[in-house]
This record gives sequence, structure tokens and C-alpha cells, in this order.
Amino acid sequence: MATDPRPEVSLGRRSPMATTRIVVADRNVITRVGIRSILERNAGMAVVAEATTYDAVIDAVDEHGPDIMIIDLDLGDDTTRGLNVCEEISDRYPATKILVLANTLSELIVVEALRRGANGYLCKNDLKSDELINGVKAIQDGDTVLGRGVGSLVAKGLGSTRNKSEHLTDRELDVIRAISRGLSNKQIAHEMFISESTVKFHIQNASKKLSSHRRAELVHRASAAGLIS
Amino acid sequence: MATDPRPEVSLGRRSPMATTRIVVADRNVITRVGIRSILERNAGMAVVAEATTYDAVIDAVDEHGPDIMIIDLDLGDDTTRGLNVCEEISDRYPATKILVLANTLSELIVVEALRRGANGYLCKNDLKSDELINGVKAIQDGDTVLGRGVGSLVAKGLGSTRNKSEHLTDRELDVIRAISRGLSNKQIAHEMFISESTVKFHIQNASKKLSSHRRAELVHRASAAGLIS
DNA sequence: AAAACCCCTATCCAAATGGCTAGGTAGCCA
DNA sequence: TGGCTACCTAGCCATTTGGATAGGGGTTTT
Repeated sequence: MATDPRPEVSLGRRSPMATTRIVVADRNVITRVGIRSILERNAGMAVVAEATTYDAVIDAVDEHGPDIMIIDLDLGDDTTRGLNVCEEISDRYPATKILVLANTLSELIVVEALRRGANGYLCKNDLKSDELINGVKAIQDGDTVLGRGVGSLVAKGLGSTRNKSEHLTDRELDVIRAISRGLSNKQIAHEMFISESTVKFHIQNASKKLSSHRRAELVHRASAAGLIS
Repeated sequence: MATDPRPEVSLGRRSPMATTRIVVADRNVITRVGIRSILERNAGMAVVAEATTYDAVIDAVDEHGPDIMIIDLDLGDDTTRGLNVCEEISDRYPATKILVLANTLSELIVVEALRRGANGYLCKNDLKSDELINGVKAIQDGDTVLGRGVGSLVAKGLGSTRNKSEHLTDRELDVIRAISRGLSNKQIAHEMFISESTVKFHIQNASKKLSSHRRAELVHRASAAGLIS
């Protein structure tokens, strides 16, 4: 499931060197094939495994101990899960560099990913082939790579005072997801076994973090940030 | 800009036959390369051009008059524009078959795309290489192809009485976009130079079409459907 | 010319929301 | 132990909302 049916790249466990061993995780075949093609145009880079689920990612890294792991954080419904995977991999395999290849650009996700051990963050949109290749090389050298636009976004956030903790708590996310389903505060309260006051409290806090003043905007921002399905 | 810098597939204008000439439109290199790789594993299929913007799509089709055009409807901020492009191409080049390759699955978009001349609709997620290849072949044979999940989604819609017109009007979309920005009805009314009543009217209508009862849900659905950025 | 849309406006009322202040508990870490 | 955070609850009040109903005017299609 994790690997492509075709005869895989010819490689033993630990190749002599000079070859960068890469694991690619994306739920989308087209993307996986695309990344593979672009990277393997370049001698010295080999995609040794592909994964389509969070579990498969862990397995693939366990099995191949790659130099680089390229991952899309959107392997399941829950982006948070993807962040946890980053953390787990970077904890257990410090030598494996992690490059996040995202669909959407969100300061929230970027800083969270970096905080959890990602070494780079590129946005698929408008990404050029060269940028991908160079990014991989730079990361292998130990650099941290932020794609065009990503860097400035993060810098902006770091400079401002509100930097700390734009992180939404689990409960806040739960509430937002419920809101996105069209539930009223009363319904949410009932569903989550908490009082309506608490629901409003979570909404207020989440709103401050995402600087929105209306639940509709809150949903939209969370959605654009990839925090909800 | 529309084509890849590498030496393009060796082909004159109208190849003898047996070779399917394909134009691929997607804003994402990785995806374009992936599609190309998958298709060209298959003898008899050649990607003759790539496009990354709606304008480039038109140009590419004008120039190459391909047999098949594979397009992601999300080339710009506005999905509606993508639908218009489908319509334009199918009007001007009836011989060119259109395969929509979408990121998201939405009945709204599917039926709209088909109505405007698309011959197939596949969802990138969980798409298998074979499915893409077979889809292209089937479309070339004149079939209409709906990917796994897509077909049943549409069938469900066709069967029900509420089938007709889940199409959102321009004004409805404008209002939804404003809502997603966190504006109140009063603010929207002011911004659009209409009365608050009218704003509410549009919201009500859009809500019925997307069967939501709360503006937050409305935004979420429209967002998930790719109707708003 | 009728039908079918789209767009605009209005009024009414119950319900939901946003924004605020002001508490409480529990866990974690320095 | 004090400080920090996540989490839970409460009440108040102005404003916004959802939902329904009832129009008029314009354009395009049949």
C-alpha cells in the first residue's frame, strides 16, 4: 500500500552515499509520481518509498530510515495528526530531515510544523521544479527552507507581539468544526456535554487567535488554514 | 509559460493517429509532471502542452487543438472562471474532450462542469494511475467518465426532486464571499449598494441551494465546494 | 406572451450571536 | 509555591441572524 507496484528504485538498505534516500508521503498518486519524476531527474536522489496514510508514513520511515521525508500534512481529515507525525519522526529519527509540501499556506500551520521538527515548508502552488530540488538539497545540508511567500509570512508573525500561541486548542477546534456543520451554540453544548457558556468561551478565544469577529469568518479562516476538513 | 522548458514531446501538428494528443492544465508543477509521467508510461499518449492559467489554457488549445484536455478547475481564485473555460473550449472545439481533474468533490461543481461540456470528472484524491489512464481512453472513445464516488454523488442528485439548479448566482456568491470575510448583513449591504433585505434574500436562497441553515455552514460548504477562495 | 430566472425591497418575530466581565478547577513546570 | 495554561461556568445586553411571507422590475427562453 505504501509503495508503488512498479519495480521500485534499485537500492539496498544503506546505499554507499552520494545518494539521497527519500520517502514521499501524499495521498495523491499524481503528486507522488510528479515529485518522484522531478527528483529523480536529478542523479543522486532516489525515492525509496511512497506513503498515502499517516500510519504508512511511520512504517515507511521505520523501514527505510530515509535521509529526507517529503510529506503533505493533509493525509487525513485531521491536519493535527500530520503535525504529530512530524513530531514523532523528528523525535525518533533526528537524522531524517522533514520537508513539508503543503497545498495551503497558513502561518499557523507553518510555525506549528517548524516547532514540531519540520526542516522546510514549501507550498505546492506555483512551486517550480528547481525550487523543489534546491530545497531538498538545502535541507540535506542542514538548512531550514521556507518557500517563496512562506518566509515572509512567518517573519511577519515572529515580528509582531501576538506571535505567541496562535495555536488552537483541541476544544476550540472541536467547536469550530461543529460550527462549520451549522450547529448553534446550544446544539454544540449538548453534543459536547458542556454548557452553552463554555461553547461561547471557546469561540471567543479561537476568534481572538484567528482575529475574526464572526463565526462564519472563523470557519472560513480555519478552513483556509487547513485546520478543518 | 504554458509549455515546459524541456524539449517537448516530438510531434508535429496532427499526428497520423494512434497518438492521443493531450493538454494538461494545472497550476501545480508537481501535478503536471505526475500526470505527464503516468500518461506517457502509456504508448500512444502524449502531453503536447501544459498550462497554468486560464488564459494559457485557451492559448494552448488554440495552438495544439488537442484530442484531450485535462484540467483542474482551480487555476485561479475563481472556480467559475474554470467552468467558463470548459464551456468555451467545448463550444469552440467540440472534438476536444475535456477531463476535469479536481481536488475536491462537489456535486455542484460536477454537474455544472458536465453541463458546460466536460466529458469526465475525476477526483485526484485516491485516484489510481490505472483509473486515470482508463478514464482518458474511455473519454476518447466518447464516453463520459465519472470517477469513483463521483458517479454516485451525481446520481443521487439527479434522482432527487431538488435536482434542478443548485447553481449559485453571481450575487449569491458575492454575498457568501463577503460573509466569509466576517461582514454583517448591514456591512455587506453597504458594500454592495443594496439593502440589507436583499442581502438576507440572497443568503436565504443560497442557503436553500446548499441546504444549510447557518451562514457559518454556508461558508464552509461553499468553501469545501471550491466556490470561494 | 407566458414562463422562468435573477435581482431588488419590505416587514415581522423568535432565536442566536458577539462582546464583556468575573469567577472556578486541574495539571504542568520552574 | 507561584505562575502558566487549558478548561469549565455564569450573567448581561445590544445586535445580528434565521425564517417566512409578499411583493415589483428586468431579461432571456420557450
